[in-house]
Amino acid sequence: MKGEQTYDSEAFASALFGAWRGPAIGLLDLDAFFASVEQLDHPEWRGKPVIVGGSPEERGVVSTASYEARPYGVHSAMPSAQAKRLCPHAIWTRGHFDRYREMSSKVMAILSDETPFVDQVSIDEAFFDISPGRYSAESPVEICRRISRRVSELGVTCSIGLGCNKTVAKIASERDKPRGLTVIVPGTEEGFLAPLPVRAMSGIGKSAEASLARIGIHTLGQLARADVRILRQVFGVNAEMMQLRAAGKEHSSVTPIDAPDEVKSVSNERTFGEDLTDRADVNAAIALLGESVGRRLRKRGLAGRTVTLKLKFSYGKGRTIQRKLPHPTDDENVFVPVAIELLDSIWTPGMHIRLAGLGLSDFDLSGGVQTDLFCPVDERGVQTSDRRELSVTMEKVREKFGRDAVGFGRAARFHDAVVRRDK
DNA sequence: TCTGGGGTCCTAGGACCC
DNA sequence: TCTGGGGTCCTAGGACCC
Repeated sequence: MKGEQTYDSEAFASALFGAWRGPAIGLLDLDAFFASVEQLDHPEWRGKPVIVGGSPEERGVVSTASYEARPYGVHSAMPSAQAKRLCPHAIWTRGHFDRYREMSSKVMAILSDETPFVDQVSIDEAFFDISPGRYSAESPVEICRRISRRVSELGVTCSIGLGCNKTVAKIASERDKPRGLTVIVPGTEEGFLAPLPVRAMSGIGKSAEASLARIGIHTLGQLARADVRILRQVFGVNAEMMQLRAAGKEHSSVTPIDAPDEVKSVSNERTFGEDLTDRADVNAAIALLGESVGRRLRKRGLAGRTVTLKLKFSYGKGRTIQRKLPHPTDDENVFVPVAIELLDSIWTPGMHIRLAGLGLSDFDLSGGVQTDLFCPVDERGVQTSDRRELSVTMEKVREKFGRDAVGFGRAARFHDAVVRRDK
């Protein structure tokens, strides 16, 4: 463990040696997670700048930069081409997501070993409730130190924020990275938050920041004291909640780990190395995305009723179009033609397509089985086609012989188009 | 230098029903 | 002849997060 930062060291001492009062919520954030796993798996990369992200030659962006790359100005979400210029000698990888998921579940297992109240928010972040008396009576600070040590033993490191609610814990975790533990002792959160820019609080992005600036609000302290009627213009019905959060007074609930959030949508999208202009290529791209979405749906036992087609054009603007189906489906042979029809409704020759995305959502199956003469449905009420069996078979072949073993003609054609165009 | 890919949630308007 | 209003579903778009 590196150091510990506290907002108020005297109060910190009493929290350490005395009793922690009220809720104790932690936020664990894995440091430069993807890059750290790569350095763990490639010892020769340790101590060197490593960038996980899309290719600088195409339209890639940086997903994670190791701490060695950050002094060059490289950070997440930066276009890869720019990162390459800032740090030409960086080691580049597209990433290994199965491996990241594996490491992530080991970390989550450590957390749930310490408390059953764990709320995973992403692959590299989780809230946990260690309020004394709720599960254990041990000092929350001690528990955090132990979590940090146990995570280090896996070969990656984390930063932890500890406070009375999620907002405070999250902001505290940002304070000291990497390998930090920042404790905001109960009773000191208002003073900790007040001087911070509004942007520090999650839920306030570029747009809300600009709207708040227009009414003279720049810090969380100002937000906490503002007239709630004026805040409604910015946050609508959430004004009271945002104000409560800015004041450090929100009451957070951390749900047990065995109540995972259900998935709401499954989608895939792809930005092309060069814009697609040929309608046949766009259709092929949609078919290929559909195969991937269908496979993921079947793997998770999900069937959706709403098909969403997403497009981005070369000039930057985007469009999404959705259509609700009479029955849920997990079969791309059913939903890809729908997506193609959606494309028909807006396609004009000469369009330059930079990105295409396809998603299924609305997974509620409670409607039960309905018979429909024109839409064959299975015993779950899921609409399928006679080609679904073929899709499933092809998946099995791919699992055995590799990704490129089989494919529809149109998918192969799309591959050709992309390979040709990506050159 | 030119901006990914995976998501969640909210809003607002129109259609439609009563 | 005039023409309300609430509720719900569907769709499109945008803000935000990691």
